[in-house]
Amino acid sequence: MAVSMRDVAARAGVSPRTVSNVVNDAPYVAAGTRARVEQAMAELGFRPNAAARSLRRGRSGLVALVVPELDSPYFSALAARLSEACAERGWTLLVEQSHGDPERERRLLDGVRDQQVDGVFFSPWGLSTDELRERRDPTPLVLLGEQGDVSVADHVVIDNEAAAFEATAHLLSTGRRRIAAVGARSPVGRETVRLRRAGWARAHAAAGLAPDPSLEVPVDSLHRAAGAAAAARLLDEGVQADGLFCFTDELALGAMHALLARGVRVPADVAVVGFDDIEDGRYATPSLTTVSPDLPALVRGAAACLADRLPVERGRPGPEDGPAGHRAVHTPHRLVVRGSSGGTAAVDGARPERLP
Amino acid sequence: MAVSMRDVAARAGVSPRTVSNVVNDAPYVAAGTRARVEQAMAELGFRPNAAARSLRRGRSGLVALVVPELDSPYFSALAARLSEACAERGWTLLVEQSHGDPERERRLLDGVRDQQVDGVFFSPWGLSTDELRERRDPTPLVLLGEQGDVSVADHVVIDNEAAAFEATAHLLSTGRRRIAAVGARSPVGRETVRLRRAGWARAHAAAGLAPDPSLEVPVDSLHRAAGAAAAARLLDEGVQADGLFCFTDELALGAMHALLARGVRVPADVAVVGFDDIEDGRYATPSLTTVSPDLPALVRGAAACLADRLPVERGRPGPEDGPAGHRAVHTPHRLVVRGSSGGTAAVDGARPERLP
DNA sequence: ATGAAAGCGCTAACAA
DNA sequence: TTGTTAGCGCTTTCAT
Repeated sequence: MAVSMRDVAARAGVSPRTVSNVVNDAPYVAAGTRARVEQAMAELGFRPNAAARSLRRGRSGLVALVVPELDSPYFSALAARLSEACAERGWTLLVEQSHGDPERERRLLDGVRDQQVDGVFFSPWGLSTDELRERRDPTPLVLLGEQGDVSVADHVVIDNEAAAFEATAHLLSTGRRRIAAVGARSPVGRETVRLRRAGWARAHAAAGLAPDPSLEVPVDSLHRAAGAAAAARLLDEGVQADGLFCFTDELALGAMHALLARGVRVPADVAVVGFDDIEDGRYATPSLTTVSPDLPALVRGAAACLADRLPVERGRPGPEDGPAGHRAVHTPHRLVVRGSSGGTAAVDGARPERLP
Repeated sequence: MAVSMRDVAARAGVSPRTVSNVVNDAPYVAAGTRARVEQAMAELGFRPNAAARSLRRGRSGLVALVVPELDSPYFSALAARLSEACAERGWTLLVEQSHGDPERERRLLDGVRDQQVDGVFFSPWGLSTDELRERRDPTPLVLLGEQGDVSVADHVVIDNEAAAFEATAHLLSTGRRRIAAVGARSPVGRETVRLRRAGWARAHAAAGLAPDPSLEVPVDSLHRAAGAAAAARLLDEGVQADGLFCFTDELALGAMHALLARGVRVPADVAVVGFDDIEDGRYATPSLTTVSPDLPALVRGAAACLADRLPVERGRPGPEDGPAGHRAVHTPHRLVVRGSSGGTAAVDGARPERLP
């Protein structure tokens, strides 16, 4: 077995209690004692056993992130930022992929690593709000990106409906009149898709227009391949469209690729708008107009929510001390107009592309 | 406190020992007993405490992945696949970002979450082979992507030098004669960059050419922005180049964006080749020629290495039972020729783009 | 096939 | 300021 506190204590001629005090730098340790203990630790190569500590404290310092997928530029950007935020707070991040599968989401929702995890960030794609409500696991939960409902859990969201409205309104304002909603039907991302479709529809209504039902384009996934397939299908079926509002940037990039490959000019013939502001969109040619969620704010909000639910470090008011009701944090978004919808083709540098 | 095995035992009228047997489905439990215990567990909502189990077993089921960054298409694809591989083996994956910072890499190298982690997958960017060798932490380690040295640790690699040779030779074979090495100097990715530069140089030598030193293009990072800046600089400085071998796809996509924005035609004026085969490259216009590492094989190899170092599930020969020396697994790569170097512009579908 | 009991390494009440 | 001690919840040896 590895060196334990007892070994260190023996070597330094103190009790385990004192070693513990040194390790957790408690205020009242005599300088000389501390020095001796630290030397003993160094000599023996002591590493505190995290499992024992977790067991004793009832808290592991582990936090989980559940996302549909870890590849996919949006979720990987989210994971990267969240990982940093957790590191700053001394939490270790553990990652699980749900693939938007309701069954897998359900399983992860009540019990990632059983009680080994102090809190969970969850980005649902398969479960409805009602299904989320049925969760039994008492581990603090923060929902990411979903409109949600305050009765379910803390959540940090952008206003998907409003953002979709703006994106569509932008296309309408450039004179487009047949704007397809690419992703309006999808096997994954239920709530998100529902809200973005609603925004698309409302923008039409606000302009006194009623979009052709054939412009609600179904997709198999929210990835590039699905976007390419959708665009190809539109062309093959002869559906007239002068604008595409794609529910993710990945769909948009796939669609744009298919259009360009068939000789359709973007934005001259068809304008394209995406959603998420992933980095590829900035460097695509033409560069992609998109809805940019404020990811730093989202991550900050999420971490703050969780921090409030966690027991305080020293002087523990217990895990029951968080805000009484659930909290809803709304984060801003903005429409970034680039070349694919007729704007400038330059790279937009207003927000840092990667972590600072 | 949560329900413990003792509570379950009391309710089922058995001893904790029996509950443990049921939970770990040991062979010798009478059907009736098992049923009673399972009912008691269900009624009480029992969840085994992972911290206690880890402490007792001396094994947590936790495995760490250390990568430079989690956004970045290559590493997020790696993380996604590794996450699946771990899930299949019953391991939980925990992720840390090093940003290629040597200090941070060193710290993570000896001790992610102290003894709470059973093994570490490590993708070094800042540390040299020699520095890796100095590690003290006994936790099993698997290096990813580095050429490495068998004396350091198990590692799973592709032949970076050979791949770079092929990429460059491909450009030479299309008649290009001034091929810039974008990324030949970089503050991160030491070993990788060194090897890719060597392959680029050797391809020239093999063709009886000596590349102009001004074609070794330095970068600040391996991201798109750096690629765009590098390409812009080449144009500004009037360095003649008819081909770019970019050390990552991200660099290549950034460079291509900058070239196209300045009216330089790809591949007519300048051919571009990248490295990594990230998904964006397939959907770029023109689509990107690149070196495609066999990621599934790499991940499979890495997981297998670690599995061999871990104590066996039942009947524990202890952690000291792995292969005596360190293992080096070599994984294949192939050059995928697409539009950016004059090949076809179609999407290459030979390998699944995402997880199956 | 099951029970009794020890102990993994640490923290925190209680004492001194 | 430091020592003593109990115990977190589980697995496992020994006993039956």
